[in-house]
Amino acid sequence: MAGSTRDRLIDAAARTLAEHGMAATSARAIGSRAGVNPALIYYHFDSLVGLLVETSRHLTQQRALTYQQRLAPVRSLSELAAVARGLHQEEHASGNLSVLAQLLAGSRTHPELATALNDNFDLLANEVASTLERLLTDSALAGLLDTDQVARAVSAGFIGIELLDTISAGDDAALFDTLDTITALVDAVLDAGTIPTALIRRRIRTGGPTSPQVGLG
Amino acid sequence: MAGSTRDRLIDAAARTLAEHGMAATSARAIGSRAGVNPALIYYHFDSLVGLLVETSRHLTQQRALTYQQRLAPVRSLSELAAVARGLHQEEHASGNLSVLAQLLAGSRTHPELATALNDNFDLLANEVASTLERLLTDSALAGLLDTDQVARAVSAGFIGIELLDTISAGDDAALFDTLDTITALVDAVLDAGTIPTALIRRRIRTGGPTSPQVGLG
DNA sequence: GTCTATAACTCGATAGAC
DNA sequence: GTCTATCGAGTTATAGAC
Repeated sequence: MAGSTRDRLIDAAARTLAEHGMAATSARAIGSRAGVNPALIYYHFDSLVGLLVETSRHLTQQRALTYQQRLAPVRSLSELAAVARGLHQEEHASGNLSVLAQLLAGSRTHPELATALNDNFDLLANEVASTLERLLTDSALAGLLDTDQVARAVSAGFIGIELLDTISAGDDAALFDTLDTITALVDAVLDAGTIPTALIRRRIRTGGPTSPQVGLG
Repeated sequence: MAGSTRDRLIDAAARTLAEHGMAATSARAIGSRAGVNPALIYYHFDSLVGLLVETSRHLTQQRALTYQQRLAPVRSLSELAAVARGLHQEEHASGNLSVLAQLLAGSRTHPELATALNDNFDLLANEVASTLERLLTDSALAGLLDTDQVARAVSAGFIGIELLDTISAGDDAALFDTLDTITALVDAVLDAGTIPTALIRRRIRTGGPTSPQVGLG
């Protein structure tokens, strides 16, 4: 509750976005939740969208350091999956992930949000990408995977999961259990050193789906 | 342009959602785009949200058959990835994916949207899940992966990618190339029959990240 | 089924007092 | 830096003519 009016407005904006969504995040709703006159939004941030941009920036910078510290000690994909699961849980519980999802959706209506979100998102995704790059160096997968894109795909997954959680709440545990299984599998295969990388590279070069092949049976 | 007024409204709602987002999808905007009086929304659908619910239902049922037909001949994970990539491309280009993302975001503000979206989403996700189930039967991964959750994760990824595309448009090709690499890798490993499933099952039982182990180097 | 007109309300944003 | 008061435009939704 404490803090400057400016901080209270940012906090109220985030809470309103997370709980009631973009459409319900009006100047009046934010001011009411902050216990502050809505007109102060325009004094401190020029516009309502300006407040939302600052909200995104504030949350991102607040989290970037946490990401760095958590990812630094990671030494395997399984560990990375465990850390990612923990981070997701925090971002979900705190509402940060919902805020991001709502702002992303709103950026289609308010294009000035898009550029700000893009910078902020990269800040966090790059932490994941560099961690992946470090883990895969000297492994059989080195150079085979575009770590930036993997990080992007994982981040996209988190955002999508958050939105799906809106309509069918709760069973994210089963989903993350499955993701843990997958990463444990990849780890095990990497440890065993049995990846036929030459075969994979050949398939990738040919582009299309697998050549004449009998399937998985 | 043709079709009944009802159909024109549904089409106009979808287009407006995809291009301008939830916040800009007002009765006036939809009516204007449909070339129809906005009051007709309330005659045909009772409310604006009612129109959005019908829009979701219409798009989903229209696509369910396509999914079934495309997924039926799939015989490997690589093929599945290729089909998924094609379906994603269609849903993105047609705007269906953007519509889904916007409705999901809007369902936080309009809870009555959530239940409708939940049913519709399951319809498509179940197609993917049953395909996965079929592919993995008799493979080394049978029973190890929760195919419902994998389908859910992949669907979530698509939705997230769509939202990220709003703020940094365009480079989805690199992302899907990376996903193709991953599936090719999994296929190759499955074909080689070198998955140490016993090891994986043991790790999963213990729960935590990998036991004493030197990492990937 | 489709239209006009409008009620009742909320929106973002500003002017100006303090 | 914070407030009140308000403008002008937009919103959903309805009543009633045709």
